[in-house]
Amino acid sequence: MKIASKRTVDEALALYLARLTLRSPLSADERSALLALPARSQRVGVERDFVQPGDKVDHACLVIDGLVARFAQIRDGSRSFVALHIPGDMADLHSVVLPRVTWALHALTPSTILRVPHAALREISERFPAVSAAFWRDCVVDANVLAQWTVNMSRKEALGRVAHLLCEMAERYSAIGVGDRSAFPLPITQADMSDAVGLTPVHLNRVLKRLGEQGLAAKDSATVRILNWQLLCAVAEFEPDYLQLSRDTRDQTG
Amino acid sequence: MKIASKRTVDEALALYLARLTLRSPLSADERSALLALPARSQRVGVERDFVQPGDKVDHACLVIDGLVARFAQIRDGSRSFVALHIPGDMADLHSVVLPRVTWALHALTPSTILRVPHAALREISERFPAVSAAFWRDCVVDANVLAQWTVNMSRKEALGRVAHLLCEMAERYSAIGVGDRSAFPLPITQADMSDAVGLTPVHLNRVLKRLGEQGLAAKDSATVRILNWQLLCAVAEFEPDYLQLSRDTRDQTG
DNA sequence: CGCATACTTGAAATAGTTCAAAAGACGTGG
DNA sequence: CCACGTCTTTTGAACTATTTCAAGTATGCG
Repeated sequence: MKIASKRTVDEALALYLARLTLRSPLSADERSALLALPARSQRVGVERDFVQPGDKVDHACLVIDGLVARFAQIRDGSRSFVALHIPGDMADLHSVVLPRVTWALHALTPSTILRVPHAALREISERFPAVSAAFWRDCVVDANVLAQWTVNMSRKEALGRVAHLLCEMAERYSAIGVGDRSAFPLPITQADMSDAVGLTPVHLNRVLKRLGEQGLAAKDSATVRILNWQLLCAVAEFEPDYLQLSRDTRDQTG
Repeated sequence: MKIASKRTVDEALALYLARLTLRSPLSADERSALLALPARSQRVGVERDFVQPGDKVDHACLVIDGLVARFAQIRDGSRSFVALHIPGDMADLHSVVLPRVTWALHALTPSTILRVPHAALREISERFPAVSAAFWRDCVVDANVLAQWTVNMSRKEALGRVAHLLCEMAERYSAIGVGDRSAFPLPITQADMSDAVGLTPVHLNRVLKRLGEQGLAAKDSATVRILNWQLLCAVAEFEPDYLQLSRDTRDQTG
């Protein structure tokens, strides 16, 4: 594990603070306490599981760079992704209140993560109830996404499922200022992507082809281009409210 | 809305306190503050949606009696359940930090719920960080269940999915002292149950028949009898850790 | 007893899987 | 900068799980 320069850590924490304040108003004190969190950054090689099911972890992983999947494994060896994490996401904030984890974290590309000790996160949440609420709220949004994935898996056919994932990632990348609704990075192989939508790689390939043919979206190895946002959303039945990214849907407090 | 007798409310809050302390140790002060929460109980008729998507709610719903589903609706009218709530579950504790909800709460049987004002829940979490952490932790366990459902939907065939739901409900009912691993109540129609496993009612019917024929489990209108727990768990690939119900899996704090 | 709701069964249709193999991309070392 | 091996994407064809449609039987309630 390499100790990151102070500057890198500062930038990463600022990124995370931006994420939190998008959904939760925080005072100057609270903000500076968050920026003062102890943390060390770590590079993770591609295809590496850096948290394993059954581990008892003592830190949370903030994704700074790259693409990370949270997944569970089935007996037959097949995997099911339950979340995709992009820079700015605290991939396992849950572990602060439930340190024994039941899933794995896996780097889909070479990634940089910032390890933030649970002790510090617990200390800051006890000191500042608003920070505690902000953490809790972000976990709830993560669960919203999960609920949406469950809906997609259970009641949508392949085309809609894939379209929905593209819409979701477009919005999430857009919210961190990377790409927009016409193009965004998604450095993921079709094999990995198939684990995120619950399809076989073969079928996902055919579905992606169909999305292209119908003028909806096109994906190459690292990028998604959206050809018709309106239509793609319609096919996906995408309703972005659940992501809690836009100002108009955010009224949390009574 | 009928005002419940003080006694009913007290019992309901005691039920909820038992649930919370199963996962989170709380001091005497914290416990008595929880028992003193203001609340009013309400009867909900069968098939009634008592929270609608888009609602901005100002209270959380504790299920006291009955069976409640949280679900999202697809354009074509089909529904997808994202949670099943039994007595003792705070069905929408999430709404405390995200009052604008994106799903519905639906009574599958005539149910009794206890409405607990957000204001009181926020006040108690600010006063007692441990209570805040307990709420947060319970939301995370709810998300664990959701993640498991996503895995079931995406990578398990029908028999395993249904078997898994039966295992999960057996454990959860057992944890509140209702039924055990050989029999427990599940007053749900096959049509409703099919929305919980992402199958058509017709196919669910055939799968249930097969579970009976293979000597795994049998369901009638109100009850599930488990014929072979070991085998059912094997078919389901059921690993109960994610439910955080048994003492040995609970080590939350660093 | 009769009506409505829930469950059961059958047969045809289809979305998605599986297996197998070919074609394309990509980095590495010569 | 080309050749080679590896990994990823693409395509085909047979197969299977699940859906759909449609009709029948049980069940429970007033």
